[in-house]
Parts: sequence; structure tokens; C-alpha cells
Amino acid sequence: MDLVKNKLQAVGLRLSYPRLRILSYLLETREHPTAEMIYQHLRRAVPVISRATVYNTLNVLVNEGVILPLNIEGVYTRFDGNIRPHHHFYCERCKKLYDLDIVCKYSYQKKIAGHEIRNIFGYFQGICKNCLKRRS
Amino acid sequence: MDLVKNKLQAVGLRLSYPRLRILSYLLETREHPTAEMIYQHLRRAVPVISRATVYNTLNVLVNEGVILPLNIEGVYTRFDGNIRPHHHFYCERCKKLYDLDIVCKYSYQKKIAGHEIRNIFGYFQGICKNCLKRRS
DNA sequence: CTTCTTGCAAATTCTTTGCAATCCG
DNA sequence: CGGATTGCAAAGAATTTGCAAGAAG
Repeated sequence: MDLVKNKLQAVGLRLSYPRLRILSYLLETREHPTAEMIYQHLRRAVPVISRATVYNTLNVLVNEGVILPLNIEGVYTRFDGNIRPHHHFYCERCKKLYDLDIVCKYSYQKKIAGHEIRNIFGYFQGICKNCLKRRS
Repeated sequence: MDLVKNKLQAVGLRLSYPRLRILSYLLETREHPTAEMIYQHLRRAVPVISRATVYNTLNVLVNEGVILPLNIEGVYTRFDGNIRPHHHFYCERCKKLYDLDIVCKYSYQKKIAGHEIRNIFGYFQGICKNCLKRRS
């Protein structure tokens, strides 16, 4: 919880209750949840919280670079509390999003084709190992 | 135009007028347009076309693997007529999406961490070379 | 206290759907 | 012809916004 507070204060954000809960959930989960998933998770734990606050808070955190938005399928945006550059695997069948332990060789470059790199997003799509097992 | 027809017939789609126009635009442009951009482009050239047809046609083409959807910013989906695996650079400032001539080393693998790879999407985000020039 | 943040509901934005008219093979 | 495809308008889903009430520093 100290980590959560530090992250917020480092970028000059107030320690409001929704903010603490949302960021702390994003840091502990490996689910890469959507805004709706976060809302559903929190409404069980928190007396009252609004969807708008979840959306707004997520935008604030993304703008401050505290979390990362993942645009995988173009429907919902998913969010990742892990801002280290890393890639993902998205299963077409079960829709699960896995972290991959891949280091992209371009991560260490400052530029590519003359453009200044600030972030790298990559994902592989296909059938995950669990779905493969299930089918055979 | 023969290429366009061949691509459609190869997957067993009828050669309707909107289909021909949309696919042919996607094959010639380097804009990675959104559905709305395609609609705006076509309504100038075509007597009458509806937004719904553009959306539906794009979905059909994506499902048949004739074009690729790109989820870059999570607002609009962009579309790419180039289905060869390749990466992109997205400029945070001017919102332009550039093609990159990068070959990902994983493209040649069938699996990664046990998951079966069917597609690879990757994009770099930052400030493009033109915006860098403009600023200095 | 003063500014930032929240919750609610209404508004927006992007995309899909239902259905009669039309087109393609 | 007969099923596939279109255009239109209306519906739907995800997200944003305006604003009064409440909380943080």
C-alpha cells in the first residue's frame, strides 16, 4: 500500500480513496482488466463507487504514466499496472491476455526510422496453450 | 482492380460495388484509415453509400482475413490492406500512423511460451520525425 | 478554506442491427 | 429467381462530461 501511495505522490496526485483502490488492484492483479471489470471488482469491496470515477481515474493514471492502456481487440481497453515494456499474448478463443517475458531488441533504442520512441506495444494473437490442450 | 476482384473471389465474396471500392481504397492508401475516414472518402466518389455498409463490409473483410484491423489508440479502429506481418509507428502528436519495415524475429516461430501464434501486432509510440523537426 | 475529486445522470461517440428494397451470380 | 448485400434509421455499447456535493492538503 505504501508503493501505491508513493506512485501517486510521485506524480503529484491526491490520495483519494477510489484512486488508492483502483491502482492497488491494478498492481496486484494479472488480469489486465477492463474499466468495467475494475468497476465490478471494486463495487463488491467499496461501499459506493461510480463507473465514471473508474473511467476518470484510469485516464488520470494513464496520463501520468502510472499505468498502461492496452488496446487489444478494439472493444474494451484493458489496463496494466506493470509499466515495464513487455509484450502480451491474446487468446482468440478464451480471450485471456497473458504476459510474455520477451525483451524487444528495440526497447534499448531511442529512435526508429527517425522517430523518437516513447513506448512499445506488442502482442501475439492465437490459441493459448490451455485452449490447445483442451482441444486435443 | 483485378487484384481487388481476385482477393474477394478467393474467399468467396460477391463483387458488390461498395466492397470493390472499399477494398480498393484500402489497398492503395497508406493512411491506415478509420471506418469514418473511409466513409468520408467514398461519399465523395460514390453516388450513395451508408456508414453501416462501410462498417459491415470492413467486418466481413476482417473476418475473411483480407484486411487487418489495427487497434492503436482505443478510439477508432484503423484498417490496413497490407496483411503481411509488419509493425507501425504511431505519433502521439500528429496522430499519424507510419508503416515500419521491421521484421520481428518471432514471425518465423509457430509457438511462443506454448501458445500457438497466428498473428503478431506491434507498434511503437512517440514523436514522429516530422514533428521532431517542427519543434526544433 | 480552496482546490481537486466524486457520483450521478445525461450526453457523446463509435459501431451494430432490423428490415424492406435491391443487387449479384 | 433466390440468397446475399445494401441503405436507412434506430438501437446498443463504451466512454466522457457537466455540475453540485464532498473530501484532501
